[in-house]
Amino acid sequence: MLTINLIREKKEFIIERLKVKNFEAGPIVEKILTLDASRREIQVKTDSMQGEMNRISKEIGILMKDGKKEEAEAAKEKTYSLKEEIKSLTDKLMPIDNELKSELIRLPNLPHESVPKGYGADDNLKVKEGGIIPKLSDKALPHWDLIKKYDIIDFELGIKLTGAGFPVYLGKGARLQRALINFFLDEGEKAGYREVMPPILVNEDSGFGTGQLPDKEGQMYHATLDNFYLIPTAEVPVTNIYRDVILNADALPVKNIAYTPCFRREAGSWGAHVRGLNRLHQFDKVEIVQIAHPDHSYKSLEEMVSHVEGLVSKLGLPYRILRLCGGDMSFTSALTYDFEVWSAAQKRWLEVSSVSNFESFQANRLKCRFKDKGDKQTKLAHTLNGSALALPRIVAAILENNQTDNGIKIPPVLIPYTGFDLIS
RNA sequence: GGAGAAAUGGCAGAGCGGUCGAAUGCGGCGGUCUUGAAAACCGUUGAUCUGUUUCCACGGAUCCGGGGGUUCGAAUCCCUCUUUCUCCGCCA
Repeated sequence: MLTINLIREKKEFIIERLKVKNFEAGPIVEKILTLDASRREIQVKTDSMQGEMNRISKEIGILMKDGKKEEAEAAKEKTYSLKEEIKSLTDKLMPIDNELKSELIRLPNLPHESVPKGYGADDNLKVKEGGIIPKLSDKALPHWDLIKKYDIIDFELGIKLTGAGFPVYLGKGARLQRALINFFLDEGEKAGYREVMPPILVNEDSGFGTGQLPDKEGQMYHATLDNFYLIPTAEVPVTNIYRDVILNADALPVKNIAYTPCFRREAGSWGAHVRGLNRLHQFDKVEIVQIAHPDHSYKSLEEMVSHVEGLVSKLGLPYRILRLCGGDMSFTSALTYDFEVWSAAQKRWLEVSSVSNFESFQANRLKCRFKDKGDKQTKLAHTLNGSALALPRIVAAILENNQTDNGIKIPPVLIPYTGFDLIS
């Protein structure tokens, strides 16, 4: 959510910037400014009336104490009409306030100046490419065949237990999951992240804080009896740790890492390219989250990008880094880098990580603020997050890229974690 | 699940219808003292909205778990929700 101050001060700038995201902000901005103006007008009136009311009430108190009953009664008379006026004004204010809020959350975050214009995936800017694309034999299988061949992931069984998109990992398949999770967490810890193990069900406030609610309501599993939501990413609970929190500037950047299962309904997104591990309802992910000082948040972003790059390159996977164009970015992001790894048997790039700086957009909703030393004023912090990494597509790429006639070779960095070097 | 008690500033904790944004202590910050530190002493110390103002600053409103109500006036009374604690029960 953009701050109302920014909208007041830089209306034209906002409209201009949001064009990069192909978003026509003009009408919403105008509506917001109108609502804000009337809100303030009413607010100022009620404030002064309320002040008058308080003054009279105090007088009454003193009169009562002095035993001047009649004068007190006379003063009371004066309050009745005031009280009614205040009430009618506050009744007017409520709907305006609510409408203002709902308009405010319709505006997407401003894209960073380095964000390329564009409409979709084709317009993303390739920033970097690394690793070597393997040459597989003609007999090479896509991962959905490999998992059957080696009996390491069972989709049919998941359908029996739950439904489509809930795979069951078996034997070395399960162990590979655990190895990847531990590898990612250990690497994160080495990079200065604190490990967090949060709840994987969250309440409505948390869903709102990171922006899943109200707009993406249908994308989350909802435990209606208790009104809890299954998290679509660890970003939700971990970032919400800092909801309504005022940090000291010297505590920044705050760096947390968390492994959680993630749950996504993926309503409406089934179609091509969703076979096997490419898209699931439940999957594992290690997420990194930073709360940063606005002056240094882009340094944090670069640091996160190079951390993720380290992970994919240590796993020996061919990868590329994209800077997303305005049209392909999320609603909340100011700048996003996507990581894709090459899936050799599918012969296509798979997105495995998305690293973003949200600047103060999320923080404004969360009320996540900080205070500079010696400064009286609180300011909004910047929030960032990134996958480091999401497992299924990494597993898909490892299986496909590393297949040999003898079996699937485990990347050397993972062997201490798996305890085996070959799936056969 | 049953019965009872409670929720106040960064923390502890008073206040239980009138001048209370809230005593006091601790902590934090600034200062005096000291070669330096500690101790002692003095001062200072929340958030949000908003008005005047270039800034500094000054003024008003709101906030004592959330929401609602009573009252001229609510931290204080009533209703409701949430959470915590104690005892009993149940389960691990």
